[in-house]
Amino acid sequence: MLPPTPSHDQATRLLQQRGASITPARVRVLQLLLAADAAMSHQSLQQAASASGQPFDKVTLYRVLDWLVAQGLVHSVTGHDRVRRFSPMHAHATHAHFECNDCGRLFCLRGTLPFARPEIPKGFQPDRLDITVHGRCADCAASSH
Amino acid sequence: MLPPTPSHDQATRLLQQRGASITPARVRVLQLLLAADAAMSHQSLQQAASASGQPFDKVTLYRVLDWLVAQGLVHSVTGHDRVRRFSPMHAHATHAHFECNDCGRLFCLRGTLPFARPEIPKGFQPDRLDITVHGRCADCAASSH
DNA sequence: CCTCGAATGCAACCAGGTTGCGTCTGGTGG
DNA sequence: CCACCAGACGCAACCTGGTTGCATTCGAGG
Repeated sequence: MLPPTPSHDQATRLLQQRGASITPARVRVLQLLLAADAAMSHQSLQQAASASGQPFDKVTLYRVLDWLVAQGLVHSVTGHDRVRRFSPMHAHATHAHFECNDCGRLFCLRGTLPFARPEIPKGFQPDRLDITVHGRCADCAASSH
Repeated sequence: MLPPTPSHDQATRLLQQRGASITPARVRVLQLLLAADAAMSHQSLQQAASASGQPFDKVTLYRVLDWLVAQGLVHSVTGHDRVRRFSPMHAHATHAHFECNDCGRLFCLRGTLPFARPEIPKGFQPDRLDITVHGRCADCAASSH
């Protein structure tokens, strides 16, 4: 069991603000996401959890993630490998992602962008803009040659 | 069997330019994609094919699509529903997509955007920029109320 | 301490996509 | 025009990320 750490407290606080049930699964998932430096897949979350001695049930994990997304605490992005990856929602308007062609990992890029909205056909209701840079991450670029 | 139509000719011509084997499956898939007004999923291609009386084998279809992507004739985008959708690659530098939150359909938006690249961390090698607008397409917006 | 709706865990299930392998065929050299 | 063969095709089995149904447990308000 993870002792009260800053990230544990932060996770708990975020959940309390929502007035939602504080369950161990929610706290742990949020904690892991807050501590990660890149978006985490379902699989990597399961591994991280079982590495620390208490595995999640996979269904619980899916449901916690769905719930966190619905609460707006976390957002999910589906990469080209068809795997969903999750990262905490930081309150910034539009932010870009970097998706690695080799390992598939997904990073959030800081820095707001001038968003010249593309022309939208009549009748379409735009809602949100996603910008993704594809390429190779530092690790993969370094390891290949 | 589809008679020689403009789209059939266009498809054949594109394949010939590549110096690749002209097989019926390739011609038909490319033809369907060229005729479509939105990106097509594997499923919708299969349906379109069997509606016209000669269904594709699903594996063949996957392989044809992979091949077309590898040839640079077609590009694929994975939506939030984890389904890949394919559309012919028109030779324009950067182009944006519109993904419908409701029906999941994906449209190509015309109009190039002058875009300031977001800051990329050290060591990362950017390659391509994807811009996707999320929202509701005209059909879904109209049908809901 | 009790109660109840919400959260959890298990097992079975589903869909998109992939692999292995034997058969067929487009296109080329003879 | 024919024979040949790499590459394309078709079938079946398989893999993986994700979902559903249902019985059990738990958090938190009374």
